[in-house]
Amino acid sequence: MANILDSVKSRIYVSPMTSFETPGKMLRRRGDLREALISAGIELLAEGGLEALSLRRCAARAGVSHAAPAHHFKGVSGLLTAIVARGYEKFTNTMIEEREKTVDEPRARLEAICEGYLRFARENDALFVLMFSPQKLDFEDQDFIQQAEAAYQVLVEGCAPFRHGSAGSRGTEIMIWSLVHGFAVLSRRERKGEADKMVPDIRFEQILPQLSLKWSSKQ
Amino acid sequence: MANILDSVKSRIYVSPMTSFETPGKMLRRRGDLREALISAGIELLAEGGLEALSLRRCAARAGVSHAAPAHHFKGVSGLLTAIVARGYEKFTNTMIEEREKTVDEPRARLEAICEGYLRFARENDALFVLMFSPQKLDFEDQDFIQQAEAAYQVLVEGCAPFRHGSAGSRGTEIMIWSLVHGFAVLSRRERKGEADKMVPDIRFEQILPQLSLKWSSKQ
DNA sequence: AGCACTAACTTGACACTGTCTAGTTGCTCT
DNA sequence: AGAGCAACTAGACAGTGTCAAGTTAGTGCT
Repeated sequence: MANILDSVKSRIYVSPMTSFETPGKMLRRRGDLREALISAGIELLAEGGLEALSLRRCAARAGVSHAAPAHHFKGVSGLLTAIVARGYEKFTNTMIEEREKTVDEPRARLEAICEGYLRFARENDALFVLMFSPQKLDFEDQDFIQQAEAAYQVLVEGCAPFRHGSAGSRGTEIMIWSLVHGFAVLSRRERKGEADKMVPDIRFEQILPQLSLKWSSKQ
Repeated sequence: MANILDSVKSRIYVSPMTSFETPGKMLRRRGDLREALISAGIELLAEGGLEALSLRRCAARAGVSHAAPAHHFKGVSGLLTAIVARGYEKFTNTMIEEREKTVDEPRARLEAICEGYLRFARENDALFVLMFSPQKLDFEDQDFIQQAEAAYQVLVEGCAPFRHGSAGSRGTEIMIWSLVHGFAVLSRRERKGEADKMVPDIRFEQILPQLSLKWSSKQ
């Protein structure tokens, strides 16, 4: 663990003012550093997990001083929120990608979306955790709200052909989302050795409540 | 927010060496400070959320210096793990308490356990988040493992009369746990204004997959 | 009783975090 | 060409967890 973090912080900051590569263009174009900081954050997250992510480290990796991010984000929460928004974008794409790979049949599509959900959680562990972290995020951020809503919408569409109990398709959405999210969290916990073999080798399809999903006559 | 944290840290540390109250007994008995630190942590958590919880603040509230906790816990993670273990104990009790309030019928008992799960999450917000936080906890800790396992066992027992699909009661456990945990997380998110009215006023009973829960002939 | 031993605790230092302020640099517009 | 301004640097601050060294009080041994 220490090794990972050491290697993460090993890239030291060199002032761009003394840079030999681009002696003419000293300052970045607007929006450039913003993107660089987000990318740096996602990299750090993937390499060293949540512990490796900090404002100062993002700045160092992007090649700027520790106070530079303040000109592009409202504090750490601003940066983290931007990273998370980017995460939701990728999240949405993963679910859609998985859905498009399958046949055009409601049940198969919904299962594929869930598979996308779980694959994203598996492949982007730290990012996934951060995306559902209740702390340090700016939940008022418009970009965040939009991207999170878009991700949810994929699942909503996948649930639309189904109805569940008296709550209709609204209930189906919530049930499926709860189920798949809970399953993702629990699988993650076991995968990381944070819990003992609670989820053995059970696939999500076996967990889906098969009988309770009924075709809705409407739409 | 700042007000809350200010009031939290307002209780300043006074050296017990200069204490007037107990001039004779200067040092605590073994195990005494340990308990005091855990209690302080739970208090801080309840008062100011996760942000208010820190090793130094626990120490200050317990009336000792910032380095004192090191003699009772392996770093912050040790303290947090102890707090979380205490949380799981309370969690288990809440579920059992709710279960015992209802009639002796499998379906009602399982619903009651779930209600206990959700009530605990509602009433102990920050603690609940910490309990399922993937960071900063010592997952090797024996007490933690034991308490977490005990909590899970309550749900397992509640699911025992049921079987789900081909996975048997094992599948039921995982399904119910995923469902109720996911629902707790999503409800929390909405409650805290971290998401837009995704979970309207749907009760968990409406989410439970009613038809897929079948009586198992065995046991 | 006296004396060493040790666990519990304090004090101070360190590296790291995010944030704030003041100063500098370089692009742009007129 | 010069003013204005956004982007960035440098330094300081309070807060965090952790470590090393010193002190204090209770325990066991002779």
